[in-house]
Amino acid sequence: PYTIVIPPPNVTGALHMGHALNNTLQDVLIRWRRMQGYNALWMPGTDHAGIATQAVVERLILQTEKKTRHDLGREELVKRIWAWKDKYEARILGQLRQLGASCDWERTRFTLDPICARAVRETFFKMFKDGLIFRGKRLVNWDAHLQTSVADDETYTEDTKGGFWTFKYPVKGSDEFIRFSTTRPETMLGDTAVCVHPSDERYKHLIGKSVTVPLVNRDIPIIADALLADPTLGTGCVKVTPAHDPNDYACYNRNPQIGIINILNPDGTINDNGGKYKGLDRYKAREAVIADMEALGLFEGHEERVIPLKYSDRSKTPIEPYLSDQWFVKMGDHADGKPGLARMAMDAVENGQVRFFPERYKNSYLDWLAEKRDWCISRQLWWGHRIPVWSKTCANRADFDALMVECLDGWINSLGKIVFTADEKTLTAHVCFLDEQHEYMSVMEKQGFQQDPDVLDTWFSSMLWPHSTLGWPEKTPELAYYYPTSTLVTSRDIITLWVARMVIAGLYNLGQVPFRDVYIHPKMLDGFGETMSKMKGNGIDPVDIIELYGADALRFTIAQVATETQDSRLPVGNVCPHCGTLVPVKKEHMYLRTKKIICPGDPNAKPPVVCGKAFRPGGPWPGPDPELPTAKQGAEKFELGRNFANKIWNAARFIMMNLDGYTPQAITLTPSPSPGVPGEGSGLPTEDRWILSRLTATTQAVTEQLEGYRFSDAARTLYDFIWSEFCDWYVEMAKGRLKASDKATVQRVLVGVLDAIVRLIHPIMPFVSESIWSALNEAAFERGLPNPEPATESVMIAAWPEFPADWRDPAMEASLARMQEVVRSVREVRNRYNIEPRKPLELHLHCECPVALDLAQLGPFISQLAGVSKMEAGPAVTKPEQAASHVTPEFQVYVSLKGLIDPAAEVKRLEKQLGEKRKQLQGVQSKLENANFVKNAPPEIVEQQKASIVDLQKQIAAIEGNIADLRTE
RNA sequence: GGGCGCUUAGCUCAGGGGUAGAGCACCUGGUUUACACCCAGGGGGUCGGGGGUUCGAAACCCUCAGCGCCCACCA
Repeated sequence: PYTIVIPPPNVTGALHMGHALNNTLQDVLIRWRRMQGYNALWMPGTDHAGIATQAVVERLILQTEKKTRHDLGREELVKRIWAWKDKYEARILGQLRQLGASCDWERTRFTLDPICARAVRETFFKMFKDGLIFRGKRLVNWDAHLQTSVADDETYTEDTKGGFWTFKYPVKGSDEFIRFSTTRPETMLGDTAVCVHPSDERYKHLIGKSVTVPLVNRDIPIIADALLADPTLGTGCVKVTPAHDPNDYACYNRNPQIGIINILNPDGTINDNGGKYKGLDRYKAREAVIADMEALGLFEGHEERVIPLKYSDRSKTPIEPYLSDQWFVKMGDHADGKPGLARMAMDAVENGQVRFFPERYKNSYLDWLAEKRDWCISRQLWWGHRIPVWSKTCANRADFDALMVECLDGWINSLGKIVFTADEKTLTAHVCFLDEQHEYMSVMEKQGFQQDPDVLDTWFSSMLWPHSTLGWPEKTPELAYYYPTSTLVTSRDIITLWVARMVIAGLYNLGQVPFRDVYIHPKMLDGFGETMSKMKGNGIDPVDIIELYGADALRFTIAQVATETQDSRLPVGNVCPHCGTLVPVKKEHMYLRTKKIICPGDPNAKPPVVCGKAFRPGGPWPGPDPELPTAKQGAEKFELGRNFANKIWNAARFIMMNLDGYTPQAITLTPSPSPGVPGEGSGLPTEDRWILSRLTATTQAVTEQLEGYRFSDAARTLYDFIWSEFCDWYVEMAKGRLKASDKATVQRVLVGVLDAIVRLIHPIMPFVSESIWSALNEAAFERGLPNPEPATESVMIAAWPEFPADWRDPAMEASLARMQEVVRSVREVRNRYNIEPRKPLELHLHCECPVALDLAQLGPFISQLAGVSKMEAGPAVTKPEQAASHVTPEFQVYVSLKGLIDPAAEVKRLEKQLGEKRKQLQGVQSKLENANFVKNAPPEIVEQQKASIVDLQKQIAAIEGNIADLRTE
């Protein structure tokens, strides 16, 4: 088995470029492994994304109907969100198909569907039973707008203009005051202490005394706490508001005697504890508090300050640290020292059961888990898995004791799959069911129990994804076969939120890690290095790209930019709907600041494009504009992929046009016994053995690169082989042979190599490869290297290529390289002197190297590709009159240019070249004169330098000879 | 403040102790059937600055600067 579970996209909206990247790479892996013969499963699905989805739908309802969720009620809102989910899930799955994702579609799951719900319930129950889930009063990030707690990761910090006020409290039983500063004066209402550093001489005498908070007329102690108070900051004295500040809360835990007072209502107004400020919004209360303190003469000063303020990512409103009752999962180790959830997950990575690619990302994973912070899992939302706990709070101790007896001795013990906890402090009983059976409910309700109104954090269901989708807790055959999964492909920002928690859940529920490899891919940024987002208008819709350039182009370009170290910048442009010109997006266009762009046309196009028409740039517009057509957003970079797909298609077309009389036959070649000598029994000419050698090398490289998740390298290897070797050289050489007597052989090799290319490119470019494959099935049904076989119906199920290692043939590769040198030399000369391509040239070759150019085999190709009429080769340097030389190491190419050039100009050019060569020679010579170099450098490097002296001297002699000849002329 | 990454051609990026690479853009020439989304050729770089290790550094080490991301903190 080879298994990947998709990181389920949120049903909040359409797929973006990040999804395209993420899913393309997964599809490459799945298609490749499938071809390798693995039983490959790619599990698709979507995520209900609690807060995000509910917020989107609530916003929509508010906009269109002017109603809040409270107007609709829980049931109706959830119904509306389901409708939204159905719409966007279909859209997302459709987009994945457009992208070419080869998921097992019939297995599609949703994190809120019954199968996943069952797993959530089972896990929650198990954790509840094991004492890993507990009720706690904790400071949470409170979003007063959405009236929910949000996780740390759902907040962001932004520098905001704020104030910094200094006040003083009168010390009781003394005429002293103690001064302190705050950015949130309203929290004074909840102060329960004033804190100084224990060694701060200014305040030492005050420790143990108390001060009066005048606004609420409450006496609070002056305490010493070295962790909270920093004598070097501000006045050195801090007010302590445990219920509304994380540090103060920590201080309270160290000094519980000071007490804790919550002053806020869930909607952000002041509650009963705020005395006369009750009911005021927190910001109104702030002003009132400042004014009152000033009236009391306790105001000391104010300055404007830019302060980092925490915001809710969902509502974009400031977070209030807020004390509330929440459910938590315990992450730390057990009381008896046994490893807890976090420790288990750390071990799995430290001992290599789970490996990160690139490896450095395991640091973020381990660092985060090492903190072992308890995980707040309750969310004050309606969209999600409802917390399966029923609670009852008793009015007094007697009732509570009675309930305990009743529950423990009575009905509750008779119901098997129930866990029961009692909270002595709050006189509350909590009951958790495993099965949601109706009879339990009515019993519970009769007893006055009520289900918790909250839902679980989205990640609670996401963490089960690798096994819940396979049917856990049922012992399904799929689960047994496909779990643990093979590779998780995801982005680095959810290593902690998701990856770590999946490892935890996998180990906890099944005792096995959820995946072996975690591949972390780079991010796509816009042309300014900023993350793409719909709101900024700098993002690209993958569907636009598919329509403009094609899905294969999108996929190839994605693979090509998926490097190990770097995020990838993608300069974005608007494609003018009138003329197709790509107009670059500028920074000032972002955030919908520009509603209309006049197309400047493209003066560099051939022929130049004049446009001047207006359009609306692409972006998150609410609807179409009746006045202006909206541009699609594109990026030049995708042309690379599009051009490559076309190149492959055209090469395939050419080959298939020339398959008349094709007959399949096995290709055999025995390796050459020594360089330059053909292998015994091998009827294949040099160029065929060369391309097969290159194909073998390419196949080996691509396989290794995919094994190491080096997608960019794999894409590059394929691009270079297909374009620069197969198309530029082999196909060109084949053209003559297709008309000659060895047509049958060249057809077989062409078809065989094309067949391999189509297989190799298929994981990255499924569409063009499938098209060529089926066309090839018409033209050459039996094919393949080395032994032709009837082709599979689809390339998707064809075997991944693998060729004998001894097909690698360095001798053939060297010979071809030499031939290419000659051809390039002649072409260069032609271009330099502007000699028309069909004008035949005379060629004189001088070669001293042991691996000679196999002229008998490759000579005709030199003539064909370089337009050479007469060729001489030999050890003696011929010095033709009026010849330009092209000199490569060990090899010199002379082209007879009699009557074709201006001797004076040529002398000038050659003299310049001569100067450069002499300088080079000098450099090498001085290097060799350096005793340290000769002593310390590896011998082969010294030899290389010596050889290059000989070579340079030869070149210089040749150039000098040429100059002399030209002068005589 | 802690951690990670990046800085190489006009742009986007590979590479990596021994003569600097690709695609796009640019320049020159080319359209007698695979491909102008093309072919052939060319110009263009003190590899962010400064130190060090080395016979030799773009690469390894230190340091500085700039950019980006993650985590923590800021009465």
